[in-house]
Amino acid sequence: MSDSTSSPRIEAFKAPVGTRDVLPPESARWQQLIAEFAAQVGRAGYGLVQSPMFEEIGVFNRMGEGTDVVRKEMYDFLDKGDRHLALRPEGTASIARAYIQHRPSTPWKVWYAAPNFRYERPQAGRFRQHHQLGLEALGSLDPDLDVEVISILWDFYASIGLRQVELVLNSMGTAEDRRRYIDDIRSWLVGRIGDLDPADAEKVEAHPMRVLDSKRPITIAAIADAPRITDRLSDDAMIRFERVQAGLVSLGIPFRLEPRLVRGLDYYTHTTFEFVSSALDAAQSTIGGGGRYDGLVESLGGPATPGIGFGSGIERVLLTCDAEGVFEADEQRVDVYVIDTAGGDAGRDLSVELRRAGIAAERSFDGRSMKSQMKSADKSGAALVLIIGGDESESGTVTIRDLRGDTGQETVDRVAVVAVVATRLS
RNA sequence: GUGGCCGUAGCUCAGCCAGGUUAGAGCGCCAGGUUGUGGCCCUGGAGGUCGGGGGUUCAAGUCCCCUCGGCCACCCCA
Repeated sequence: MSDSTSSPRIEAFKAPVGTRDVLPPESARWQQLIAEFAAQVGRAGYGLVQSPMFEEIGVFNRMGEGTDVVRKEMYDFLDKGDRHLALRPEGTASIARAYIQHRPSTPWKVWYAAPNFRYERPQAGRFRQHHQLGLEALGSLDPDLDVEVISILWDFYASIGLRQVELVLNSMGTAEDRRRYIDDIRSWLVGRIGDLDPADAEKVEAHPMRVLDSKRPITIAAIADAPRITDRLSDDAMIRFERVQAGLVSLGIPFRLEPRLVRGLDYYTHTTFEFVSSALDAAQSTIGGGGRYDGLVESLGGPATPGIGFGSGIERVLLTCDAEGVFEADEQRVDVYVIDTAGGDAGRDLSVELRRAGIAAERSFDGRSMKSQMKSADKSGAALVLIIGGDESESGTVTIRDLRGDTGQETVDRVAVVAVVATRLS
């Protein structure tokens, strides 16, 4: 505004829309959350899988040609070799592809903590890059595996302190049951299309099941006595669904049957479930969900292989933790803080020696004053501060000061410091 | 993709409605408070493209338009 001679303004870069940086101290919660999850699934025999963040787009198309995730939310692109690739929008398809490629022995039980990408408008609890903790078990039809998978997620939420979480359960039946039901519900809806909210009426032809979990009051009223999939299950599917429920009851895991639970991915069969938080007043209250996908592996060109798994959004879980006031991050703190006002040689070397001995040690840089370094020491959370001033430097000693108690100070020989500190910390 | 609200120091915000000297506060950061000692307190300091661009005006952080971004909702999902 002042003149036109100033150099051109460079707009500072920002993280892309819908993405964000997770920085300390928030990142410490992420570490803890993932570590807790890893520990729990590890106990149940699940191993970590690291798969690519992008795949050939066909891997993901099997989620359902009609789903929004495939139709309009995929980050797809052509690479320099004209391959049509897509950033992974969800975890299961990648795992299924890896299973087909490597043919591990079954049951193949794996977990992941990885980013997913969907091109959506961000809002509370929704990002273009979000992260999921997930788990998949391939190669077994046993409904007790469904119970295992659901119980793991239930116990995980409990272990991090969440209490206001509800498990919602449904069965889609076999692929055949599902197909038949889709036809049934479509013709039922077509007969009442005028009673539906117009926005839902549009879905009847292509995706009749989506109408079932509509949030629009008009539609909800209109479909109150629509046929339920759980009334249409084949005997086999019904027996399995009952076995799943019995298992959950036996383990003391409460759940609510919701015949209208329709998950957004087309590959689900039999057991489907969601974990919903009542502590979240945001529009996105589902913190985790999953189900069986007995036809997915085959549809990706693999051998007929059943599978079940879940994904749970790290951001949403943490949001829920905030809402419930649980799972606070431990503050990162060191054991000792090294202060050197005598040139820095001793401070430089001692801090490394301490770390080599397994002691967490921090220090200042840039030759700050004693007072400044003491302030930093206090903020670091260190229990002890090791001071090397002029006196200590000359006499080859280090002064150890207790910052948290009233032990006072002691001055010890430089060569003995690490051992003395180790003892005092234990 | 549609709609609502909002963009002023690192953070949280005041100032805008009724345009007018060098744009403020708190917190944070840095440095001091007699030269070797933290937390509390006091003093001082650094730090601002008032999101960006254009327009109206003698004059724009304040008014208008566009644009980008953020938040929230729809849609959909973790």
